Amino acid sequence: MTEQTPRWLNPDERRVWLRLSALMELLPAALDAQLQRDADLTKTGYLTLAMLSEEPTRSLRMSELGARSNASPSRISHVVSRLERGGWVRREKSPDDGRGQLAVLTDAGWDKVVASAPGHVERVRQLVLDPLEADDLARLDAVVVKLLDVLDPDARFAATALARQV
Amino acid sequence: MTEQTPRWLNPDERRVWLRLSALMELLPAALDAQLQRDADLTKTGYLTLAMLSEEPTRSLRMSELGARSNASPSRISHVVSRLERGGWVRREKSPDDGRGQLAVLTDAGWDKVVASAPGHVERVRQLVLDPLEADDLARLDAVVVKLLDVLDPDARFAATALARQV
DNA sequence: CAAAAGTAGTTCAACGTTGAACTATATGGT
DNA sequence: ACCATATAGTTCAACGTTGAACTACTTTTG
Repeated sequence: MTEQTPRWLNPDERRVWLRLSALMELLPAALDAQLQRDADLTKTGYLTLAMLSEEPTRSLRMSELGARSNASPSRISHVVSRLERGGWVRREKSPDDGRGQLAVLTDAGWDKVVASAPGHVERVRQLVLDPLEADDLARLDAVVVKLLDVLDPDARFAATALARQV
Repeated sequence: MTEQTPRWLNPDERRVWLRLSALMELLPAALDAQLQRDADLTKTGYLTLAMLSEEPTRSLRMSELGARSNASPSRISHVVSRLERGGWVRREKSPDDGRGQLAVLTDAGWDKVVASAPGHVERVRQLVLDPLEADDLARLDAVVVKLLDVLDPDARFAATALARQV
């Protein structure tokens, strides 16, 4: 029999939850602020460029790009449009599938990633990697894997699939 | 001497970081979706009502409310305006400080929290508390405390101050 | 091979957030 | 007391995201 009446949070749970809520608000905001200021890019915009830059072909289907950038179809479409306006990305029809679109990183887009990556990576180090011991990092990773497993049971997002392979 | 050239992420770091990025995208989105659907509230809107409901006076200064809801002054002002429009909160002049405003939870607002809390708490359990062992939770907490310490060194937000007391 | 169902991606309007500029009040130094 | 500075909160316009509705193409099924 599952417990039907909602179980309230005990003080320990409440504390963890409030802290985690704060983290989920503050960490993305801090990273967005850095990228906005230094590169005029959103976190998702940056990640999108980064993901494209790691492909041998420097291109990816919209849906795959969304999966890697943690973005819904609607969102990735907007993000790519914005990047396209900036000249960092262009769209191409997919050769295999008439419905499909390819997002292709332009040369300017490549330069953009190269230019903005160091500053962003440095900020990620400052805020996340450096404050944690190797142990902490491993534990955090294990916890995050468990949470992603529940959040994204069908592994629609690349990070969840990654979690299951490794 | 600090390392000046930007240090790139090694594969382990990259993996943790990509997973954490996905978590920071997916978890807030999942909770926002639940609150939006079931209570027509944002995560911050809910948290704002919840924080007020825990005060003996059912009221809080705008700035303190922002600190507890992880919201900037601008944001908390908008959030309270929206809640005010819904009739869940009203504004009062602060008696002590002519610049100050008090956000006061109305009776309807109280009922609103009471009505929406169980569903939200249940979702938090499903997505965060239940998938983790007690050990995991303690480790996660320790890590989050360290990260908040860096993100919010002056403890402007209540969760960071909480992290330092306990 | 036709009809139905599914998949890929885009567009729309509504909404919430952002950072900057601004108003009003309070505090500290001389 | 006075002026400069700091603090509290709001408003504005610009922007990014959301979910629903929609178009176009593809796959499945009978």
